[in-house]
Amino acid sequence: MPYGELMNARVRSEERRAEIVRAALEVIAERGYRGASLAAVAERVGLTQQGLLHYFPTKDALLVAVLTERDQWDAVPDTQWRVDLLVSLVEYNAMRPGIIQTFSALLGESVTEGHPARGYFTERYAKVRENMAAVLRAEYGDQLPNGLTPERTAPLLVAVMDGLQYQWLLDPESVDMPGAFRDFLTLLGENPH
Amino acid sequence: MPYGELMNARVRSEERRAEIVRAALEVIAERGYRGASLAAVAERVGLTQQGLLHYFPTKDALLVAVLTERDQWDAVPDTQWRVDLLVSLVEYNAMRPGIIQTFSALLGESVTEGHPARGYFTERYAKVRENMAAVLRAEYGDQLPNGLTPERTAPLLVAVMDGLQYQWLLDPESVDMPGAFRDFLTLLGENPH
DNA sequence: AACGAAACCTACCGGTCTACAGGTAACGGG
DNA sequence: CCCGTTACCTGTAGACCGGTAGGTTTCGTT
Repeated sequence: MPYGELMNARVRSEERRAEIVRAALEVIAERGYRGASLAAVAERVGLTQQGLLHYFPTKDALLVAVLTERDQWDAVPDTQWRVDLLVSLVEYNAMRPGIIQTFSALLGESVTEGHPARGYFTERYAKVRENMAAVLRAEYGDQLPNGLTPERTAPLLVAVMDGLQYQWLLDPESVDMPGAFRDFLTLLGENPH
Repeated sequence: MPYGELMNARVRSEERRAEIVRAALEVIAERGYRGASLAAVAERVGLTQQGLLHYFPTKDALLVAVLTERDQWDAVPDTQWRVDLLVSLVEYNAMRPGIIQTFSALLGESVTEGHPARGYFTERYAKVRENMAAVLRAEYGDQLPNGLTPERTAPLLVAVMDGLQYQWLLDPESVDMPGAFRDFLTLLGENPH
């Protein structure tokens, strides 16, 4: 362990937390949030359930960490999103079923009453819709080739991405997620640029 | 109870089962399948948890009953689906959040490993995609105005319906589900009929 | 070398969950 | 009127759950 001695406690603690969050992502993908037990997450990082609670005092605290990690993940630094980057994103997602499964499961759960991720997803989708509207406006201007505005098209764009994910997760052989997404983009009309 | 005396045991049993399934739909909408306890469903129909198990011997059996009820529900008798009927369906759904919430929650859970509804949804989506392709073909012929085939458009249609449901459930005020769906249909091109 | 904090652990509590076992009361057909 | 079936009930097993209490070891700092 050449780096071990150089690490201070602070860094090691952060790494442990990141490890736990990663394990939590996996377990949530497999069993959902309600079905994910702290013990199962702990076991995956070689801890007891109580040892895990030392890092995250409650189950909800762990979920919060999972959600904020995701926020950092898909916040593309500086660069503005473009439509062709969305295609790349979908292609990238199609190679990482785990992450998609985690957040598809969480999204499904979040519509139930009192779910701890509900507020997160509500706010997130509001932001994402705004973001997508801006992307579309940058690409097409105030009016899409088919006559719709970016604001009215954005929810459709988001819906297609999410909906395709469910179909693809359930039956990857039958659904070409990136291909279908490109099909949707052609539906929006020819890029004027 | 004028009809009470005319009812035989068979009919009364069927009614009780239907009552239970209805209650299960509600509880699943509120807490998801994993979060829905037999006791909560039982209480809603005035039974003990063990009394409920008399009608459905396991929790999975109850889920199966819920899923088959849904199949009967959206099997439109005889009449072939048409695109304008889809709009009506979405409008109708927008007035019944409960049902949407139940099956959105179930869909989300179903992508997790070993979920008892996974097979159901996989098969269901295969059928629905076929169905939608047929609807599109009846409406537009072998090629949509934008050049896509019905088979390639069907997954998009399904994805939009599902994806919009999640956005709408999370924030009904911000998302006009039927309006957005109509927007999507205009994206498909003008109806040649 | 001493000390205080961080990083775990064991033990345990109260609750909830599905399911099984077995009992009883009502009921309807012969 | 009897008798088998249906429709429940109580009791309980067995398992997991999140969380608390409190201990002990490890380790960096002084």
